[in-house]
Amino acid sequence: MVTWMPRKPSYDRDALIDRARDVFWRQGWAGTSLKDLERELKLNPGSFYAAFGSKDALYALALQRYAQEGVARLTALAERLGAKGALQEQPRLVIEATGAPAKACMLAKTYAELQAKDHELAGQAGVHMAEMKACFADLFRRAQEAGEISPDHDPERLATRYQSDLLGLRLSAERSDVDAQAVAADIAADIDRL
Amino acid sequence: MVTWMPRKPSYDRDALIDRARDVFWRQGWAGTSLKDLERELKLNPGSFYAAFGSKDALYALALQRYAQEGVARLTALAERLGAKGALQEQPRLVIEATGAPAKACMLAKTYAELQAKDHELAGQAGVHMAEMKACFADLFRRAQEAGEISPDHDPERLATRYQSDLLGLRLSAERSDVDAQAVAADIAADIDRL
DNA sequence: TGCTTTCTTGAGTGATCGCTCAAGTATATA
DNA sequence: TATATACTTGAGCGATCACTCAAGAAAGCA
Repeated sequence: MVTWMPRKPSYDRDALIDRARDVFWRQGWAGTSLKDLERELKLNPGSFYAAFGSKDALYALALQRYAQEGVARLTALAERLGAKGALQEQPRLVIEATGAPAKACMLAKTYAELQAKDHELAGQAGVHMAEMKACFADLFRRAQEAGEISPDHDPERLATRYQSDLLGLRLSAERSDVDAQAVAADIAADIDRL
Repeated sequence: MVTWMPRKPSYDRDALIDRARDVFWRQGWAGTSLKDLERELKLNPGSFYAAFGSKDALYALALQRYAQEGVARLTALAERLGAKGALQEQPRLVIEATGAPAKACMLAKTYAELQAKDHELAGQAGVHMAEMKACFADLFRRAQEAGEISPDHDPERLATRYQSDLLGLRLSAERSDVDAQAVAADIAADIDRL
């Protein structure tokens, strides 16, 4: 049997997913049209559907990548600063993020936009947020084990509150009338009181 | 000069704005079609446009009403419980809100959805959020004057952090894997430490 | 009752939506 | 070079978008 390998795609699929994530992150699901994606990815409709199948499938890939990178960044931060240090640095980092297309969390935006319609992408965003919450809980647990914070609090509860605070912070950071750095500092300071 | 008063609208415009607010609050701007509104308000396209002019104009009215009622509810709460009591009760109230179509704040959802497109409605939502923040700051100021909390903190900064926390709480309350009541209790407990 | 005015109805507007597919182009193997 | 295979192109699909408007129904005043 002869194998034919006649032609490769001219695009870098991985880079396209990154760019799609940025567009979706900024503009949301309904706010991003196929025209937008074709222009941003420099792909004609035929190539787009050959590569990704549908707008929703690409959105799911973008969500997945967003979540993966979030976990990876947090893990790397904890390796550098320790558990408590990472939890305190994370608020500052997420609102700086000069390269990011938005301050608000893409998972939260997706969930807020699509949950009312029981869209599958909202469910996926919810799963990714739960994974993130588990990461936070793990860091609080490790901070307790390291003696960096008091062992008196439930790490799951701390993680829930912490994630909620981060979501609020990142949404607030989109506003021009809010001093997000002050909020981030206050969130970090709260961890010193544990 | 003779005045003709030949016919009144068969609908209650005020009630329609309330219902429109609920639909927009739940489904967002792009997520709500004219078909949705016609069905929900029981209005044909002609009547709809005679009454409100455009989808965006009705959305603006809905936002305005949402914000007005939010301020009114908070003001009434402060009259009943005092400034500090209102700030502590508000988190619990917003996530209970059994009649509401969603837990998340409509202003925040609107802002998050439309800010990237520089849509005018995002600007209006931002103004309403700023008004709300000013309400919170006023309550913190009054709580300080009443000796209910320490005068050492800047009420503007307290309000900014508090509003950010509320936004996060209300977003978190949409999730099934989050104990929003615990988060609300923690936010209220934070005020006792001031 | 008849007239004037407004409200209601719903078919229909052009534009845009996500998406398809037949035709053309490019590339690695024989 | 010839051929088989995959990728690229872009016109165009039916559906839906926000919205319009001409025609008919309803209500107050004479």
